[in-house]
Amino acid sequence: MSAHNQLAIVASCAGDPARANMLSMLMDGRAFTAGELSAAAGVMPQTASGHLARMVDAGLLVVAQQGRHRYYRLASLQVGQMLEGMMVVAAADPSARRFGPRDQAMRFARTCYDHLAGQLAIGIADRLVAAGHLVLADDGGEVTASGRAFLSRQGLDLHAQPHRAFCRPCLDWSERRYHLAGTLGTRIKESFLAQGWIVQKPASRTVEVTRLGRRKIRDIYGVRLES
Amino acid sequence: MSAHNQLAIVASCAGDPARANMLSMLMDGRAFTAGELSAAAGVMPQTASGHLARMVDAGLLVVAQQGRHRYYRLASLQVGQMLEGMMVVAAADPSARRFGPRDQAMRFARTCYDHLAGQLAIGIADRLVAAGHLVLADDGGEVTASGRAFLSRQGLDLHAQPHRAFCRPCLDWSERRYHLAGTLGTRIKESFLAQGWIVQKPASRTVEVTRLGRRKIRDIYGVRLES
DNA sequence: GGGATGTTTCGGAATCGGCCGAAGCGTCGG
DNA sequence: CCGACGCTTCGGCCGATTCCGAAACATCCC
Repeated sequence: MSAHNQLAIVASCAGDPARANMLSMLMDGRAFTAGELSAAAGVMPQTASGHLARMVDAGLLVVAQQGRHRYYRLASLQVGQMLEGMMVVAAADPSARRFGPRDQAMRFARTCYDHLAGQLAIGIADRLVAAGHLVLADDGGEVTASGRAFLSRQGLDLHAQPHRAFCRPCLDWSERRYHLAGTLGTRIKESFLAQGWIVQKPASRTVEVTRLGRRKIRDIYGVRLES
Repeated sequence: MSAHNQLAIVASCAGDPARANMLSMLMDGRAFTAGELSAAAGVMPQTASGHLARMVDAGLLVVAQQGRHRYYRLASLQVGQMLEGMMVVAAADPSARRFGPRDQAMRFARTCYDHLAGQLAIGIADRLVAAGHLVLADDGGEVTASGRAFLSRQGLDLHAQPHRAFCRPCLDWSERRYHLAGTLGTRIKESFLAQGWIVQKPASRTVEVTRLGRRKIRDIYGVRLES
């Protein structure tokens, strides 16, 4: 009944392979149907249903009914951040440094709750830091004056949201380096999507960079994307 | 074998009540012996031993032998941040807003890996902000000129550490508000400890404010501590 | 050396939790 | 109205995990 007990309840939700797979898929912030999540977890629908109910009960997920579909998504930004933190620790284990081909596309570019991650996001963060537009330390980040000027020239809305870090470093689990999160990270992702530089794959967190995106990201951010 | 699977392994470590209790205790960054952790978890030593071995294996804990004692502590700052994120989510569940008397002392004052948390830490952060010594925005924190003068008068070392934010807001899971983290947060905790204003309870994250500490914190920081 | 203490390993019992088959409920389309 | 579809609930099986008693190992103190 104490707070510690509640910690165990929350943690055990992510502590099962089927649920971990579902949570991984939901980490991009989108909502998925029970059927999609059941396929991603590799279990029968009735098994997935039980898992999903449990996660809703623990406060990790919320559900919205739409016709005969039920859409599940992460309950809050905090849940996404919790999962990010867990991915960082999980990927740090040297005994698990094996990545299959399925992971390769995800290592290249993916969404991380509400911002971009993978080599694409790290490239952008690196260039912004190198250009003096950004400072990313281990537990905090900051946009410089030149950074504000540069980013607003790209048409990005630089207004902070209440109760939300504007510029936050997020340790990339696949690359073990920092990329950009927080409100600014969200704005960049939204801007890339809106301009057609990237497209989200229908049932995965993987992101595909379009031909236009490749050119623009190279010209504006100086990031050269291979493969 | 994929990264998702590793997530489940890490998460399941915290997903057992006994292990969750141990991790909660270890969250203040100190090292504890297997015996202390077994008592905190409420299980027999031989049971705790198995749990601890499993967490070391998963990369959450590291162990150091000292004589006939074995001291366990969190393996990295990232593990602490992961647990902090899990506590935020766990405490957010409205169905678990019940706090027993044991939690009351922890809500009042405790350590959060390397800085102070709870009502004490929030009171100090509030007063520093109100006095214009500190700006704690959602996009990070900053110490003002008057703040630097004030804090150095208190004998605090204001030199920044490389790769570490100097002043960072940290969401308090028990109060749902920001307190002070980063290098400055660490310095304040160290200073309070060194001056005998607070003492760490031997086997818990709870911090006790001494009579001297109560007076000093009231006189210098203007925080009136009840209870 | 001998006894006490702290910690780990082993083995067996009980329990917990995941999984799927079968069945029930609501929604959509014709 | 009927069948198809998506999802959930129920019941039983089974493997995994937790727990502790007993015993072994290491270290400290006398």
